Amino acid sequence: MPVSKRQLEERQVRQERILTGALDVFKSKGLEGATMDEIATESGFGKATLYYYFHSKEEVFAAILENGWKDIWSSLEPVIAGDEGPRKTFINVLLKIAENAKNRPGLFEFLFNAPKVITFGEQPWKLYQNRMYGTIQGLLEDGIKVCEFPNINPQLLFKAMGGLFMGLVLMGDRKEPVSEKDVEDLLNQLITNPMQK
Amino acid sequence: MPVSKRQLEERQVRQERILTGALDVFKSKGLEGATMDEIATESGFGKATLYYYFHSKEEVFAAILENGWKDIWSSLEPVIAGDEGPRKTFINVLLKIAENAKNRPGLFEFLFNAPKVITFGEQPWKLYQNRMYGTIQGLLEDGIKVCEFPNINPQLLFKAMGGLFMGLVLMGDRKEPVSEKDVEDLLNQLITNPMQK
DNA sequence: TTAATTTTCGACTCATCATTCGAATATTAA
DNA sequence: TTAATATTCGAATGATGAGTCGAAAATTAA
Repeated sequence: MPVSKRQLEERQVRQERILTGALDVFKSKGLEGATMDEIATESGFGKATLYYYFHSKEEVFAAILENGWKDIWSSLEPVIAGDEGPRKTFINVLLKIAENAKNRPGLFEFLFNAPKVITFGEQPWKLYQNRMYGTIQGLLEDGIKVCEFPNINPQLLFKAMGGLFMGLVLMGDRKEPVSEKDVEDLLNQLITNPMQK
Repeated sequence: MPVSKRQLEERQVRQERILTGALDVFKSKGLEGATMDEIATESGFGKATLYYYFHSKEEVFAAILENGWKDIWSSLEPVIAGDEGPRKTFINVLLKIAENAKNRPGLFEFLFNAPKVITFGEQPWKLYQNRMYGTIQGLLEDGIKVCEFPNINPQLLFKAMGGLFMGLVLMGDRKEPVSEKDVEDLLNQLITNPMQK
């Protein structure tokens, strides 16, 4: 009998404490500026202890990404399940993502910027990321088909919407975060339904 | 008489050769993965020679950014000068930026991603960057005022358009770069003039 | 209580760079 | 041609930071 359930849970908690500390360091020092020493200090452990819980610095990165994407995807599932037609669902999905971004802005920024900078062999978070992108792409395709969106190449619309959304929640000096109402209004104004009027 | 004009020009050429090499290394190795040794090899000089032309690695980064932003701004000036009304000018500005992106994709990506990762004390390129952003912001404000754009908070519209554009030219697997026609069509579809119909 | 097992950590190793040195080579000016 | 100046570079230097070690402390099990 190697370990009790409580022991496993406590390990989990410690791992998450480390990940939280790591994310804080990334926020202040940037991805490459972050050192294991700082992460150790920030999370309240000795450096060697970090290596007791994670094999490498990369594994710490990967764990943050995987947890983050998994959480986002989980929060999206009910929205997608409550099937209200492509356009409405699409907007609800974006609003849900915006909610995620609002609650944990540091994490959100990390999720979307980190992969550009560092590339690992294993990318377990891609599973969830791809599910999300695939779903959104599907919504757009369906929406175009039933004329709830402008009749544009879906790939293009996907890129455009993706970028637009990133711009709203990530860009700028973050002085005044975008409100959900803003997002909703903007989407409704921009994605004018070409068949409706 | 310290140096002749030709000497100065040759220095300039060598500096640019170094910057080109540096950009190539950034493209393949990422910003932090790039070493001065590699930049030296890539650009065909000995490492120490790099330090004859630039004081530090940071200065190399900064020079790329400054030259790049300056070039973009220069290419924009005639478009802005040929004053055709906010909406048309805005679209032309985006098209011109897209043209820049198409001609030198590596540089373009660097210009927009690098600043997020590394922060220096001096940021001379911000001058040109701010001019560009300021101009675009102004176009949007004017365009909204004369009802050539949807009546949305200009800050918000700016963020949205900025993100949208980034999405179009930077995001994705870059398999099929977005054509100018695509950009134009998309903008015209999305930024529906609310007063016109 | 005692022996295993788990967890913790400061100090060390080792590799990787940015940056500097000092000497060599090339160019210019007289 | 010769002295000054400009350019080049390979080989040190030194700092930084990821990952390791071996021993201690804490916890659990018998």
